[in-house]
Amino acid sequence: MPEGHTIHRLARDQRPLFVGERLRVSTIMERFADGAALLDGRRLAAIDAYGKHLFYDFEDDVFLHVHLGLYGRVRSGHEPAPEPVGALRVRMETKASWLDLRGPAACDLLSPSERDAILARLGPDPLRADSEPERAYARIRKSRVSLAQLFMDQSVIAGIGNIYRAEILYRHGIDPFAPGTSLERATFDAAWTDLGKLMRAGVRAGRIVTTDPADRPKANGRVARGSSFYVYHRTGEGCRRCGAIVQSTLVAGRTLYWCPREQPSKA
DNA sequence: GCTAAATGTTGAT
DNA sequence: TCAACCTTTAGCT
Repeated sequence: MPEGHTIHRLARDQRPLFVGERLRVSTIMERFADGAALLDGRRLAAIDAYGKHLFYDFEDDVFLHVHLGLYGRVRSGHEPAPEPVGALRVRMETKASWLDLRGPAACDLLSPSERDAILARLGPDPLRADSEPERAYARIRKSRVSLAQLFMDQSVIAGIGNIYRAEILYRHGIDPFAPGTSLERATFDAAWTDLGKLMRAGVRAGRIVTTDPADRPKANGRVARGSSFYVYHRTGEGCRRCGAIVQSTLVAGRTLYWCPREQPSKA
């Protein structure tokens, strides 16, 4: 699930339930026992999302930092909370609501300066109003690394993941193997704006859909199963626009998907 | 029921 | 470049 849209959606949904409340915090995992004890009974001042990072800002300058990684999940609901089963890392509760966190890559207590250090290594986040896309373009334009890699790098663009990476490059006809130095300003600007739109739609829908209606099979208002993406996870299938066979290969340990005709190499 | 893969990152080699 | 980490699910049998 978790690209940036998931994280921002969690923050948005959790705020009205938990911010301003004094929380009961517990765990059934030894590794977070100390953390839970330290947080238990504290008031939560804010919940913030930056890229794929979630920060729970507790009183007295204690931040709970959560990164879902590949497997992390959050469930929440109205009390009573279900019987805890499996590896439940954190449960937070108010009188009315509960929230369970499982399988996160990161779940740590941080000081303000430790939190700032994490923020300092993140690029602009398309989902944040205060983001500065110029920073991303400056990084890309002076790098000879491939655009495929740059568009997954959290220090270049925070919150983008493998699906949005593949899909945004496709939507703008960008050759994923071209170096950062080759990306024209106008192409970047269009891709950035588009990425913001797609990710905001992802926050609203709770899932990623990058295909335009005209490129999807007809369905009554809904996005039909399996028609959400242009190239992601479509290796060997026909491109939705030109019919060319969608390709995939491993780039820096992650599978990159692209259409060789819509995203041609200029070299 | 089992295996592999997955929308991610870190740290060692 | 690769393994490790943590969990769920899809696709087999």
